[in-house]
Amino acid sequence: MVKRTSHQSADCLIARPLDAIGDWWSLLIVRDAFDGLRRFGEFQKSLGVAKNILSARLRSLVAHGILEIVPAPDGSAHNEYALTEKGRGLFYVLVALRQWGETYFSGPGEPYTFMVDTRTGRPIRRLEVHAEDGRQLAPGETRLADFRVTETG
Amino acid sequence: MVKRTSHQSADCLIARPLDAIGDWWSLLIVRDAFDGLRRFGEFQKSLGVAKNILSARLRSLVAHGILEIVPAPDGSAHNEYALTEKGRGLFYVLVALRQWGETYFSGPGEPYTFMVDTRTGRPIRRLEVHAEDGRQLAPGETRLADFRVTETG
DNA sequence: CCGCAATGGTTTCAAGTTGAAACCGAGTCG
DNA sequence: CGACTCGGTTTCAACTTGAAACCATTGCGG
Repeated sequence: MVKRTSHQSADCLIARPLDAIGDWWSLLIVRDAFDGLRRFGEFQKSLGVAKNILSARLRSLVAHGILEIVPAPDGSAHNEYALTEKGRGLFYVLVALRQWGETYFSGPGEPYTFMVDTRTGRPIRRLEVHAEDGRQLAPGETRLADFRVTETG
Repeated sequence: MVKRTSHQSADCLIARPLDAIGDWWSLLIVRDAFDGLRRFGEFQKSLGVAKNILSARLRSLVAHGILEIVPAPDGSAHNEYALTEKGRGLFYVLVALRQWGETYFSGPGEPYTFMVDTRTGRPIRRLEVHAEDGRQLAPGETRLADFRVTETG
């Protein structure tokens, strides 16, 4: 985990989310949660991660409000881990990461998968960044502004 | 760094990008690179990270083709680190992360910043996931399909 | 030319983190 | 009862991290 960094750059709105997520394992857990996994054993089998690590990550994700513990739907003793609203907000991060992966990491002969619209089975569009007026923006066409931006519109 | 995981879940297109990025510091370096930082000292000052760590992360990012070393534009001896095309592809990941951060981590009284369109100074739109036909898709409306998806269109 | 500061790192080493494996307790099935 | 599964926790060696010290090169004033 990244240490408590009060000296972090002014842009905490990247650093703090990263800190809340925790580490790569955590993000893979979240991805699996989007895929419908809910139980300790399911995550462990899917990720192949050591049980102590999984345990710690789940606890951290719950502590950060990304997952929540819910009782098992079948009334049995174990409980399950479900995405909260906040956790579901990470969907766009995962989509972005996956599209980047599709572009740069899918070699030929690999078990290639991609995201599709459940309803039609057709691939989804690439993410785009749009201005308020709908123009598509390239990386260089945005900047950070602070709250008291002069409303020049 | 995440260890070499051949047992990783079938969906390597999340895990491999994460592995390539390296760790949180690396992503903060990339963010700073988008903000125009290019020199070792600039990154170090911005992030407050130990020099050995920064050095290792820069090397890793270069090795993964996310940054590249370019000679200093002023002809001096030091060289600079610039985003490659692949590195610029991480823009969407950062935007997604930042919008998530804006939603869940910006408390009142914080030095709040957000992304704006450079041309107009107006905030950018939120990311959306769209189907091929343009419909907006919520997290639950997508799934992963493998390459040999039956083209039912 | 010499000294000195700044830049861009590398080395060292203590402290913290990770993860494989062993262990444990509760429930469940036969 | 006895074995087995599930969902963890504990243990401990190995690895990683990061603060500080160190080092090499460049730039610059005198």
